[in-house]
Amino acid sequence: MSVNKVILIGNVGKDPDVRYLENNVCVANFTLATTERGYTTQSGIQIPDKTEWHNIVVWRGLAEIAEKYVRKGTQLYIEGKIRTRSWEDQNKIRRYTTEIYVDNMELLGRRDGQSSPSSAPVMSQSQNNPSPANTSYNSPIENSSDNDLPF
Amino acid sequence: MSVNKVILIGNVGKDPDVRYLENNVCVANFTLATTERGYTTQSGIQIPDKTEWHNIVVWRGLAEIAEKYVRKGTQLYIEGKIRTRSWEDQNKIRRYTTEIYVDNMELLGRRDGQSSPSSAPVMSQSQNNPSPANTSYNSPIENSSDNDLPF
Amino acid sequence: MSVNKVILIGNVGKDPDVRYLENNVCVANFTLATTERGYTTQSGIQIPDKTEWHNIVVWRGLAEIAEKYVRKGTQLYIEGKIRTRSWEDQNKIRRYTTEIYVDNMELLGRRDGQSSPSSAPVMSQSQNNPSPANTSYNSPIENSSDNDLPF
Amino acid sequence: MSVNKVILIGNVGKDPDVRYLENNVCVANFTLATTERGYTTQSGIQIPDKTEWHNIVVWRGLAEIAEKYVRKGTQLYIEGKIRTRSWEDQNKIRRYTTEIYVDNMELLGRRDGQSSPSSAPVMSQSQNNPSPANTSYNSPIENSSDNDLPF
DNA sequence: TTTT
DNA sequence: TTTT
Repeated sequence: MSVNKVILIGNVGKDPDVRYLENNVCVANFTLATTERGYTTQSGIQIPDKTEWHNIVVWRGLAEIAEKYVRKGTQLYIEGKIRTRSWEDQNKIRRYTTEIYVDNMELLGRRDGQSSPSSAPVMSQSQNNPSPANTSYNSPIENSSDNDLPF
Repeated sequence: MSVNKVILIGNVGKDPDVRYLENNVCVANFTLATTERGYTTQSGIQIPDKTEWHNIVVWRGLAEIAEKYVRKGTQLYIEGKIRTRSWEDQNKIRRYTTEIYVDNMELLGRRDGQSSPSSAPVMSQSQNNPSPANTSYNSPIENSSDNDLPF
Repeated sequence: MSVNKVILIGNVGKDPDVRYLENNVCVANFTLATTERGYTTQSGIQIPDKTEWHNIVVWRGLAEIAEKYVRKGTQLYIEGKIRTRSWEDQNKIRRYTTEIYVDNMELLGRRDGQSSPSSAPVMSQSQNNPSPANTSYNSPIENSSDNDLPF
Repeated sequence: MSVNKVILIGNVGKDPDVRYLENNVCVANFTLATTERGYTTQSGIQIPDKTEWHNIVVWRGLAEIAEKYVRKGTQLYIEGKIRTRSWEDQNKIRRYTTEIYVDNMELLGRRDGQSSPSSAPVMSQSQNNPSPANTSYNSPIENSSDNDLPF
């Protein structure tokens, strides 16, 4: 009985930060910029462009695609949901971070003659199964202590 | 060359906080809850419902509709954009708040026999003109010092 | 590398037409009305309301929810994709029908004191797995000859 | 109390067909292809790619941008609404055509070194004012007899 | 054919 | 803080 949907098209701000959790699940984090075009009001006031930076979180198969093909500057379509998580800073003050959890992602503007996905086909993937699709459990080293994981 | 779009359906958490700025422009703030249904994983783990609270900001004509018809509990459709603004807390630490600026809003589930909009028709409105549609400039008292206004 | 997404909120025009295929997969068809509010132009011309009728197609679990809870008049949120299929009419002329294939559906405006879902909880479901989730194969009678099925 | 929203990302099928109506309002028509990636079912059946062709209709300022920058093959983001209009064919049979009326459009994948918009900045425009924004009335020749125009 |  |  509710809907929480975000649709973004923008450019990636930095190469994704990719991690593999102990259960071998892949997570990628990066920022995405969307820019609202400025304009001039009727009274002649110049409103400048305004860039919004979004914190993007990608899981599993889509994170592996991000690892392979997403780089600083890549133009992306992203569909996901808003999630705000809270944490305590060093002053014991509760702080909040809003992130976009990606359900679907598309690399845009890819043409032949460009870097990667044209040769290695980038399957667009959806991320809508709540139960883990990835079932290989190893990867012992990275003792992940993330406590904001959905399971 | 970019898109920043949010679509929400949820329930309003409290009666809107409505203000009229010095130029008589109306702004309404309230929270909206979207709840992701819990489920049970294949391995039998219970994932509970998860409620997300969104900070909603509505301007002008839509804010006046919010003032009239939106109450704690109202089910709403909201279309808007994500905006994160920063401010300094009392410890001079930069903090961030993410809000949804509404472009379009629809009251849902209204039927006859219910409170308001059936008698007074609620026109759904869009909010897409960057220049002020509201031209009456008075309302001298409220010396608004908001500095996160778009003009 | 492409997106085909439809988001509708409207009212159902007639009780769903529900069928179970030979493999026991459920399909529901119904129409949904969205109404664009009329207005008056600056030059004083009255533009009337305009109702658009959408042909909705729902599969599997969501179709079973439609069978249980969707009726003429129900207010629905629908997320899906546009699909146009062609067929030959009696004059051997190729004709086209555009339908919305539903991926996600939410019943809106449900409150206590109303008909059904409050007592029998309506789980909102997504429909994003391409391979059949429904595995019971019986239902021998209805010799479905649909050739526009996705498998 | 209703929503009719379409979001498409795809490639243009042919150069736009652009017309200027008698009141100098510009209209552009073209087709846009979205392709759903094929897959292999668990039982080993190959489901091929499936391309959907959408009939796109663009008005006014956005139509002029389409005239300047949209060509066969251009990758576009489109936001709009579904509209089905009916007409009578030569056999006096009522036929239906479903079109997407564009509210917002973005040219994707534009990079330096490519044709046009990088040098001449393409302002993305919205098309949400119901009353005509274009007020120059001339263009006497094209005696348009379209009767599906919104005014 | 729905709804407000 | 909402709702089912």
